[in-house]
Amino acid sequence: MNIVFKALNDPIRREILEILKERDMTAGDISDRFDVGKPTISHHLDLLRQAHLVSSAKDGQFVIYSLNTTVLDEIMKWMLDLKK
Amino acid sequence: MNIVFKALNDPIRREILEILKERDMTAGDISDRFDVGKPTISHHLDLLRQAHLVSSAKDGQFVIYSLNTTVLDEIMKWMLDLKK
DNA sequence: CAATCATTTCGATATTTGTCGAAATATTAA
DNA sequence: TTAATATTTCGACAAATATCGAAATGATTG
Repeated sequence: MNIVFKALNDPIRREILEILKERDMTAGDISDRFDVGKPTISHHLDLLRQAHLVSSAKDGQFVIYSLNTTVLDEIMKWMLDLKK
Repeated sequence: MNIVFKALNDPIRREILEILKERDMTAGDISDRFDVGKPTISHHLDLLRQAHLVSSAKDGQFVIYSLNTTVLDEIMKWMLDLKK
């Protein structure tokens, strides 16, 4: 759970998730949406992948990222329990 | 929303929230539950208060902290939207 | 008032984090 | 095979963060 909160604790990473909600995208396409360098986005994607918030699949020379929201269930469960 | 994710991105702060779920507590009582110094806990409580995840009320020489879960609604809404 | 207790603020330090440009890797195209 | 394209890894650096002990603040008690 630690790593999920860590992954969510960055505006760029959260925006990446919102972008991937619309459609799967290549690393380059994602990077084009932001004003930071490609290595930085690659690093953000790596953190999101470690938290299982995104998954990646190689397609030729491209890497396609897609959103994975199942880990959010655990987080929401934790929050709901706090509210009980 | 940034500051809420930031506040939640620490195991000690999350445990403080869980402890406060049971009952309101003074800063000292909270501090006694952890193996870090009082200044550190004071700092964590400050961050939680900035995020409106806890509120504090002075009672004589004590400061009583209580859980406030309303800001979690916004977070959960964001997560649910991601899952739609 | 002086001493004690609860809490926070201050100043310092070690670690983590976000960012960059350059280089490395891997795939496709000429 | 050479050049071009996509992505990641590397090495470095500045900023943010968690932590500490000491000191300051504020309230209670003797």
